Amino acid sequence: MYALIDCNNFFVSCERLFNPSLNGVPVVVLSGNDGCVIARSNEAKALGIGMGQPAFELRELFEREKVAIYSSNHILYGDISRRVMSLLARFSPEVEVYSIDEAFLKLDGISMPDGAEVYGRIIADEVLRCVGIPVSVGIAPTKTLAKIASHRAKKIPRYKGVCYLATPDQRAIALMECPIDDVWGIGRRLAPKLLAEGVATAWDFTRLRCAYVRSKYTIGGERTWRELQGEVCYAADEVPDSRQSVTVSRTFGQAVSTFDEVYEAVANFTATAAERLRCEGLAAGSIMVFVKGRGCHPDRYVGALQRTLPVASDSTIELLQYARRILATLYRRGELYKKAGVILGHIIPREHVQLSLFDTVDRDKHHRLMQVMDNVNKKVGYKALRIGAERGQRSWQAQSNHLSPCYTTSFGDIMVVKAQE
DNA sequence: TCTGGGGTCCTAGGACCC
DNA sequence: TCTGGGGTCCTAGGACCC
Repeated sequence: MYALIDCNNFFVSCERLFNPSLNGVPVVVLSGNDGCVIARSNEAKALGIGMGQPAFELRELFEREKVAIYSSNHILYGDISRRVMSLLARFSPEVEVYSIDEAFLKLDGISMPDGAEVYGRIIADEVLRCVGIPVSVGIAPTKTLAKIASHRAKKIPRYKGVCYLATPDQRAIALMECPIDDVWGIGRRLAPKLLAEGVATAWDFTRLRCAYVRSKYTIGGERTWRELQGEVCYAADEVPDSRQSVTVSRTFGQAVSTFDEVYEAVANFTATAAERLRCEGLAAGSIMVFVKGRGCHPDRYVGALQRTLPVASDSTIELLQYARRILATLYRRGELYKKAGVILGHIIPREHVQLSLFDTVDRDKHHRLMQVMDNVNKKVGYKALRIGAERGQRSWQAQSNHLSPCYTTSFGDIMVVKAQE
C-alpha cells in the first residue's frame, strides 16, 4: 500500500506561510523572468488563470482582480520542502521524495490501529501543524492509483483531503470518474490518441487488451495499464537511482550580444553545476553548452555542442575551460542571445574516476582548491568565493520583480516581531 | 515586445562485432 | 536461383514527470 502526500498549491502555500494576508485572495507564482504562471491559489484557478500561461497575457486580469504576484523563490520553497519531507519520515521508514512537493510513503508493515484513512489524516494534520503547509493524501495499492486517490482527495470536498481507495469497488468508481488525461503516465501526446479510439477514462483504458496496449503504447503504457488494476510495476525506490545529468540554464533578463556577456552567464551556470556535482560526490565525463537566439522565430539560432572529457571532472576551473572553448565555437558575432545553458553528463561517483596516464591536470590541487572554495562559501555566504569569469555586469540576469524574502534561510530576511505598544 | 527550468526512460536505427 | 544468425553499443528523437 502506498500513500502519496501532495502539497496543495505548494509555492503559493509557501508564500502564504509568512504572509497571512494572502489567505483567501488570488495568488500566483511566476517562473524565472516573471515569464509565466507556475503556481496558482484556488482563488486564482477560479479566475481561469491557466498553468503555464504567459504573464503578459494576464496583466489586465491581475490588475482588475487584485491578484497577488510573486516571482519564484526557490530557496524558500526548497527549504520548506525539506521540512515537509523530514517530517514525513516519521510516518514510514520508506519515503520516496518524488518532487519538491510530493512524496510516496510505503505503508506495508506499519501499525495503523485505526486504519489507513485515519493514518493519512494524522499525517496531513501533523504537516499542517508543524510546517504549516496543507497537503492532500491519496492511499492505494499502487503509485498510479495513489495519484488518482490524491487527486480525488484534493477535488472532492467530502474526502476532506484524504482519500483511501480500499476496495475494488471504490477503485472502479475512481477509475470511471478519472479522465484519461489525468492518469499519471498519460501525457499530452498519448491522451488525444486514446480519446480518438474512444478511451475517455482510466476505466476505459483498463478495458483494453493488455497485448494491444503493449503493442501500441509500449512498455510504459502496459505498466500504467497494470498499475491501474492494482498490480505494482513501479515499486518504491529504496535507493534512489544515481543521477544521469546536471543542467543549469536560464533565459536572460535581456538579450545580450557580446561574447563576454554570454560567457559570463555560461561561467555562472558551469560553476553552479560543478558545485552541485561536488556536493553529491560526483564527477562529469562530458559537458555540453547550448545557446539560443532571441526571437519570434523559435529556431532563429540554436547551437549546442558536447565535449567528452579525457578524465571525468568536478573542478569548476577545468570544466570552465571546456565551456569557454565550446562557447567560442558556437558564438556568432552580431547575434542576440536570449538563453544559454550547461549540461554535465556521463556522471559517475568521484571515487570511480578513471585517471589517464597522459593527464596534464594536477587533479589533487584542483580538488583541494575546490574544497576550500566550497567550505568558505558554506561558512561566509553563497558565492563569496568564485571564479573571476563569473563576475561582471550580469546583464544576462533574470528579472524577478516580485521576490519574497528568504524568511527561513537568510539572517537578513528573518521576520521582526514588534511588541504592541 | 513579453512564454521556465530540471529531470527520466524507451525505442528505432545505424554501425559494428563474431 | 540460391546469400545466416545472434549479438552489443551509441545516438537522436519522442514521450513522460514535476
